[in-house]
Amino acid sequence: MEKKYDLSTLSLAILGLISQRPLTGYDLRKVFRTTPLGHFSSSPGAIYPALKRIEEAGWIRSATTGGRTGHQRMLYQITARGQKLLQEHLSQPVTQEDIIWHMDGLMLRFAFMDGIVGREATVRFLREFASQIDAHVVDLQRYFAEAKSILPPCGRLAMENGLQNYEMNAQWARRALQELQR
Amino acid sequence: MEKKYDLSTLSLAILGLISQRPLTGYDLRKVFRTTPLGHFSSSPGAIYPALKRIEEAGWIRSATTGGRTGHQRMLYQITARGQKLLQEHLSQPVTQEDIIWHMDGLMLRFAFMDGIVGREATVRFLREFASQIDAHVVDLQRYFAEAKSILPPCGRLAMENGLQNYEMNAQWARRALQELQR
DNA sequence: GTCCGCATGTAAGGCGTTACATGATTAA
DNA sequence: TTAATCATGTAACGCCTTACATGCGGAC
Repeated sequence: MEKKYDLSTLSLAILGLISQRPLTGYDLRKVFRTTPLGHFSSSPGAIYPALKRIEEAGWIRSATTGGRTGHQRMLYQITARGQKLLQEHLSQPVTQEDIIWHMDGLMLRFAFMDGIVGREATVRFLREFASQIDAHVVDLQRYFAEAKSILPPCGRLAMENGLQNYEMNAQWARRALQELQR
Repeated sequence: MEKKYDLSTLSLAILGLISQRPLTGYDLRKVFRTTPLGHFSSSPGAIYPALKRIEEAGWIRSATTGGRTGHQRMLYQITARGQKLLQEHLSQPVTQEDIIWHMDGLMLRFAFMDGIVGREATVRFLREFASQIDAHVVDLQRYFAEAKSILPPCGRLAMENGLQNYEMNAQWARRALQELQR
């Protein structure tokens, strides 16, 4: 009787990490504190409830690694269903909405693709990623062309920053594509 | 008797827009729907409660622009206290934590600086922004140098993306600086 | 034997999300 | 007159934040 969750960004990060190797909640906190994945909370009030939810959903399984004294340590590992969900989630097509609202989620998806989805899915992702950005950049430039003259200096520069960010990401995807295909 | 809020990103966006000219909630929704500021919700369930909170905090004031039939339209304008708060908020120094966790908030701060803070504050912001990024990039590169060999391909590429993003932002800030000082 | 790091959790609060609800005005 | 758009709001829900609480283990 699992409920239907859609993965929050944090849950995806947790599930992706656990899919690489079994981890405890504390391990996860360490990762989030000490690596550039650190866009995430690392706070117990976020990690432990998330772990509980993911377990209730049936995507991970906990095994109490009690030192023989009974010191509780919950070691989580991914289940078959979790593996399947992860695979499906990472194989989703890249939409325009993803580009606009969930760029971080997209990068996270990509970061976990090794060993979960095949090379074709990875390549497809990068292609879609780049072309969806291109499409959005066209929209932005159209808007920008009109607004440029009436925007104040800082407003204009901030807009340029956004545009350049997108362009950089598209370039990155194309370079990544070349590297992967070598 | 205003409560103490710290501006959420959405509230900052709202306050910044209203500071430029009086707006209704619906106007705000339109802006968020139709401009690249659209990283924000535009949903009534976000805008209207936020407006209420900001008004309760004493930073904006509403005037009912009833068409003579009494059709309710709340037109909000910024108060003196709101103006002061905005000025102070935009003048805050740029911290390392801002760079890591609140990049979007930083860009938003910058986007609204025209007419609110002077040129010196704007220039200071950009300088701090660039140098805090530089500092963080050094950290990331140190981490990256160690991790590169053990990271799987996609993980490595995702990290590179993060790094390039930061580097691009620092470059942007330096270009912006030059433009502003001309 | 005391302090610090390991390790897990709970409680209150804030705020954004989706979905729903309501009514006025304008254009076809 | 019917539909679309203007315009404002509420309710349920999810999830993150901050702060607090608890206990084991090892090092000195």
